[in-house]
Amino acid sequence: MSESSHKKSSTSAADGQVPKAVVSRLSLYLRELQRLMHDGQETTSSTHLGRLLGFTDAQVRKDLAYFGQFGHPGIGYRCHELVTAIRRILGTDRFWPVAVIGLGNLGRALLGYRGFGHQGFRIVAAFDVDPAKIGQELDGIPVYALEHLPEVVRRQGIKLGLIAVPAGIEGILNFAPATIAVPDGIKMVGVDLAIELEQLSFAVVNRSSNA
Amino acid sequence: MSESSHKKSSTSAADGQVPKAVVSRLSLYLRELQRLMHDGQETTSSTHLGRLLGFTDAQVRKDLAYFGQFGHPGIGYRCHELVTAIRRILGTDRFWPVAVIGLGNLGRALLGYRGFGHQGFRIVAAFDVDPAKIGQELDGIPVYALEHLPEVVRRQGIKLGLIAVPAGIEGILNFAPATIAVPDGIKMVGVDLAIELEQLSFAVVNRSSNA
DNA sequence: TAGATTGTTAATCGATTAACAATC
DNA sequence: TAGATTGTTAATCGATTAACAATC
Repeated sequence: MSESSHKKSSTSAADGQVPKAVVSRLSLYLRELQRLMHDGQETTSSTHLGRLLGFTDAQVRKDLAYFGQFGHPGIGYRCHELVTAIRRILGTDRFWPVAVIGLGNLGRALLGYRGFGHQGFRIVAAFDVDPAKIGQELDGIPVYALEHLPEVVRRQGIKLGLIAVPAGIEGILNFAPATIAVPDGIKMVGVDLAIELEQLSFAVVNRSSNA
Repeated sequence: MSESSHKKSSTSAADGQVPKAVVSRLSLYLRELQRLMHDGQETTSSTHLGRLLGFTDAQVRKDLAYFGQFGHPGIGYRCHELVTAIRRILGTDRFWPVAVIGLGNLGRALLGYRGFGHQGFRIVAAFDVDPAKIGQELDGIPVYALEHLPEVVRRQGIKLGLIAVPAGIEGILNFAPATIAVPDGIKMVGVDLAIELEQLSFAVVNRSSNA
């Protein structure tokens, strides 16, 4: 709804309203494509990608169609091309500086995790109220006094935060571990922090639409 | 489809196929009801409950109707009654002994969290390969050698596990923090460990249906 | 009784899938 | 060219909502 010169691929904001479910599948496509690339695969198809994730080929194509045209009839999708496109859509084509607030067990555990750095997120600052921690570096990440949060956040352009303070009415601050492997006969429910952050990144980038 | 004497409330397995979305809303109803009870509320209605969670009254009633009849026309739902019913449905009317596998930062953080004990889960055993940890107690929880896992799991009747080993192709083992509070103008994506465990508990209890 | 609220059936809405012309 | 595969429109399926008789 506002295309002009450059073809019809509006890799941007998704001009309508994109269902949440579609956005979360985007993260799954991205993972799978990265895995395929890692295995040396140059191209894939909606059928292949769908089969890997348990979706129909039609759904894969439909999902992607919300954002533009990324495929090549008769050929399929070039992995690298599609990865680039999806990262742009999710907003992870840039690096997101992330702040961790609270350095209990939970917060420290998060600092230790660099894994999701591969997906475009980097923890650049941590905040706590404990004077013993303030001014230190933990896992190479500077710890600031909580009251400096606004200032540091502004200065470093931080847009995403991981609140790791054990608080809340229920007294629960919750963490859900997940494995990618599928152990046999065992029910598994899990969450992938990078996926959550991607959803968040998308939501922030498209803030107008989702209020 | 196998009712006999005791009325029509089949608080059990959900005789058909219950949509995943319904089960996850059940967890939300439960939280809200517990909060209401905590505030001294004796009863509530589908309209009230729905409004608190942003659902329609019809949806609340429909969701509950999957499992039986818990309301009282003209009156609404008695909080305590409905809490009991939902816990039974989710399988958290009993205590679930839980094992944590892997005692890195992540695993240790999980041991520290007793919050979800209120929801019917208790971490009773931890496993690691580090000889320095094996045989110790961390946060009151005994640490066993990984190779004793099958034995301990059997002996203690453990059915749920939190795999907190930093592994997997992506090198990511993922944790997602969540707060219950809704900070202003900020996008938030989060997960509640107790909710995840409830979903898992439901899945295990109704294993036949969800394969 | 009148007012409130349930459980449930029918109507609506949205998301998934099937089918196919267009393209490489 | 023949085979493969896209993007997209139409058909199907499922989930949400509206409406209402039954009940307290």
